[in-house]
Amino acid sequence: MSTIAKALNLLDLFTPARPAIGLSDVQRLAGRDKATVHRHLVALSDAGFLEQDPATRAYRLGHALTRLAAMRAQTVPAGDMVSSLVEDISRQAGELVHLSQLRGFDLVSISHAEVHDHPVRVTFDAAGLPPLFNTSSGKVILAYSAQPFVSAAMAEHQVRSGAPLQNDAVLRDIEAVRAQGYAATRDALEQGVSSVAIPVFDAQGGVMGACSVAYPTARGHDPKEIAALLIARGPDLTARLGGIVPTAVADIWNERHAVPERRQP
Amino acid sequence: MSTIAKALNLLDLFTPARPAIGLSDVQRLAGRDKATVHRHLVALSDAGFLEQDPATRAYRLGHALTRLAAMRAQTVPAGDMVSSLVEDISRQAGELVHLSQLRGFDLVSISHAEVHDHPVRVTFDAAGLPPLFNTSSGKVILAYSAQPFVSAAMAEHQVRSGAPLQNDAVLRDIEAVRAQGYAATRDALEQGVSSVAIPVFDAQGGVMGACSVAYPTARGHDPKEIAALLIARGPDLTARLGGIVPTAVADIWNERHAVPERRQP
DNA sequence: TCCTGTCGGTTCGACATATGAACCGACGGT
DNA sequence: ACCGTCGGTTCATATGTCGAACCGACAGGA
Repeated sequence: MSTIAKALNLLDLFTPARPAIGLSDVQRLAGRDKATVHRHLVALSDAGFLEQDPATRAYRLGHALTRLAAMRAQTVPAGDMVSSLVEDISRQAGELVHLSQLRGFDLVSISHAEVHDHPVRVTFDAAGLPPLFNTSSGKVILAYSAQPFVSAAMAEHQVRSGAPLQNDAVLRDIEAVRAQGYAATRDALEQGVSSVAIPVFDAQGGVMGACSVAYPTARGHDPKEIAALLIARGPDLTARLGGIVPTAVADIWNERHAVPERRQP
Repeated sequence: MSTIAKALNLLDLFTPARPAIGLSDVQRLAGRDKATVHRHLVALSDAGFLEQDPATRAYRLGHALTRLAAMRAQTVPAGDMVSSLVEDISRQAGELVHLSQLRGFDLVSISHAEVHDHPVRVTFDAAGLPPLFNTSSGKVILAYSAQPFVSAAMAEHQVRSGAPLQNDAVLRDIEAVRAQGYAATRDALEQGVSSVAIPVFDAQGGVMGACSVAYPTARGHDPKEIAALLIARGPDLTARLGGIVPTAVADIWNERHAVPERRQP
């Protein structure tokens, strides 16, 4: 392992729960010699990747990260930031995966991945804007949106489609979605097509978009398994777009879909 | 220079104008041996600080930066991110410096630095919310805000203060501010107090707040010199808060306040 | 088709650089 | 005064880095 890797791995010790770490703690957590760790910390600090809290002398993430991340956000297309993850999910699920962002009352596509090894599959139409209702992506976005936005979206939908919505049913529906951390539909927008979606969050912890798996209902997937697949990648998806998963959602994702721990005998 | 510093310095080669760089270009720009540069690039890529464009094989900033910057934004108070810069400016100017953020129609304080070596100076009152009008911070924020916001802010101000605004004068004023890249007031909000302010921008390039220097008018500072001080730190201030200076503003700052280049004889 | 230049990437001996046990003074608790 | 721990430093050692040379692939140009 190169010196560079050793130093950069130190940055991974910093988590939301442990945002500042002293020299001795870093040494323990990294399992390396204190002198080495110290030199690495100094080098990282000199480059602006870490800084020392003037009061406690503890190290925390530095301002260079902010600058470089802003540059990346500016220059790298959003699709490229998540395409590898979207492709991973698609490969695991063996179905169409689609990540879209909320823009006004519409969903615009950021990235998608198709599969080629099934004769029957759902195909992706990049031109069409999927609606906010009757899709798993839309439901999951509404579920994590503020109430006024939901009302406005319902009004807008009625104006556009002419068809009235069962307001109560919709509200109960998204309430259930919020409680389970993902949304699933079966033959909703199109006969014979099912889908499962999880939310993606922005830097303020607000819902920004959704990542969905769509598959022919006839394939007989268990929506829970598809959801587990998505949820396993959920934190990473949000992180790569510069967002933060709200702790409430993170808790639901962990407790409901984690690999069960072995109980004490 | 440590290996770590050498590797991390490679990241500074990436700029908005040059977002992706091939191995040979990195080698030339860094002035190092190709093998060394290559190992460093690989190490940085392994840690997620760089990634390779699958098509061109060129390196660009990686997803780990996004993740770590989001963590820093979440855990480090906004004030800490800029306090050292604000203190630098205060030391250079020898006056009160104040960085505030727009929240609705109010300015809330993020960070400030006072000086202690003048018997007469402007003091900072952390409790009071400075208004959007009749302050340099407010003017510079309005100057870079969208027109509907300016109208709404003017309406709100009239409701709050009861005093009518000279709408035309205000609009001409902020137009001038936009043209010169900073705002200056003299005996505006308080008799005997002058101030100069520059805007601070968010990740989308929209104005997010302002950084101002306030001083007793009697000190006889040249507002242009104070502005030059602020403008020199402007890009860094915005960068540390995760923002992007719009190119239009960056151009004004460069052309109007840069050290003049020597003409060809 | 061959020649040439450049691309990204690799090899290996020489050697510069990172390593870690031991140590330092400061601090806080007892 | 003692003890444990803190952040940080020293120096002989050996490990990982360095860089000239090299590789195959590719793109023009003649």
